Amino acid sequence: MKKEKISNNVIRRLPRYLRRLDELTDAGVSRISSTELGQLLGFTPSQIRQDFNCFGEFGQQGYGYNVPALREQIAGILGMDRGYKAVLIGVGHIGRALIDNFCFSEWGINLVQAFDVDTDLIGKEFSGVHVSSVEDLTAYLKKNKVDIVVLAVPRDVALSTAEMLIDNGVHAIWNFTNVELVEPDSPVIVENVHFSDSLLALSYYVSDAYDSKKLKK
Amino acid sequence: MKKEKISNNVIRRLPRYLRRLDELTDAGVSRISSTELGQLLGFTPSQIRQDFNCFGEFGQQGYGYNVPALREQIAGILGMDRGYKAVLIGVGHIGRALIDNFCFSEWGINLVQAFDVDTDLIGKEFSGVHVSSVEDLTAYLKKNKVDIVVLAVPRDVALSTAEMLIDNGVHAIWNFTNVELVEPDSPVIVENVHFSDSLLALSYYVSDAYDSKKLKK
DNA sequence: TAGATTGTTAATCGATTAACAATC
DNA sequence: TAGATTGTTAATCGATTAACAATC
Repeated sequence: MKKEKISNNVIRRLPRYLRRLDELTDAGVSRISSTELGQLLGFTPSQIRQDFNCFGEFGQQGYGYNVPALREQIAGILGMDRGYKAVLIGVGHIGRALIDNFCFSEWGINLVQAFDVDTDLIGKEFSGVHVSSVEDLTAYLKKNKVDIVVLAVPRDVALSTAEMLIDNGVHAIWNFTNVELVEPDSPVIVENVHFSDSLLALSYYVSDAYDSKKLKK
Repeated sequence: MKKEKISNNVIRRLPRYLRRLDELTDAGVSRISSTELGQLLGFTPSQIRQDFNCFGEFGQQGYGYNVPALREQIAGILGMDRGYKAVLIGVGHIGRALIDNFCFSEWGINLVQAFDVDTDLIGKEFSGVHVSSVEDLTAYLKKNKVDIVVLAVPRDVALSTAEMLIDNGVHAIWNFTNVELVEPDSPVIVENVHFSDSLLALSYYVSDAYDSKKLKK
């Protein structure tokens, strides 16, 4: 695997490749060219070949790419085969949605435990995931290696919870709180799922379409 | 407001400006320079001035930017003052999380109704949002102008539901299904909240940090 | 071998950063 | 007026696209 700095744009495209390749595998397609894959994704063939070449030579001249093999390469690049352990903090609606409806294992992640403050939830189990008290979290983090913390707590405790986590050695947070958790230059890896940012971008594109008369009324 | 094509990168930064400006307003800060705002966001002052200049002249030489005024300008660009109406389809965990915990009105969006197939849910009301039967959806869309449909149905009905929506004149979808709803060149505006893409990007960054010894073990 | 398609270098395009004149 | 900071043009940097030799 080559090792120059991979651009953020490339990284964000990798999961999209992966999903398409999964679909193609399911559909029984075993071989694809950069041109065909590009048509499916709306990318140019050049871009696809450049993207893959960041990591190695996955294709074969005159043939194209082997779909399952390429899929495994990308899964490996994304770390899906590393068995990362995740814990969830905050078993509200979003937390429950993630536990019950989001298949962590499909993406190579092992959701091993959940934590909440609500005594009605503590001790319960959802989809095989046990809920413990957040009071036990510090001790848990000392004993167990956790690669990713999924943060789904209410807004008003988001920052204090994040600080506590970082103080206890957490270095990667999947953030659903809609709150900025760290300073721009923090070494902690925070992946934000900011619903509001997404909705506002959509609102802009809708406005733009109305204004340019692409949409009526 | 100027009207060349605004780049996607700029649009994605606007909600981040907005959130910071809200924080600054709450903190009673009424004036800020591009340098100071840049430090808060991790952007260069040049980038900030360039971004704003896509839309007009919001600052004042020698002074900087008026925080509340700038905030209103950006809110306007994002369409927050247009009173867009949204309906939600799928009142599962994610749907409930959105209804109960996500404040649509804070972002200028009016969530007027929800739809589901579950007869236990139909007729109920959550946080002031009434749940109707999806069977009534087509009729509803005919009678009422809906700007945005929030799609939070299970994966296996995602595509068929989207097709039905588009057939009934829906032109903007906020997509929580983790499924690709339209072809690359579709005129329908789809804003994806793909949890898996986000998690896989995080997984990559974690892997990269481990490999480059920025994180141990 | 001929055809196809990659891997990779070169060209282009766009986005970010720097610089500075305008001006509050 | 002097100092500060914008708005905007110019320079740089990086990402995308095009081209083509390598090769299966």
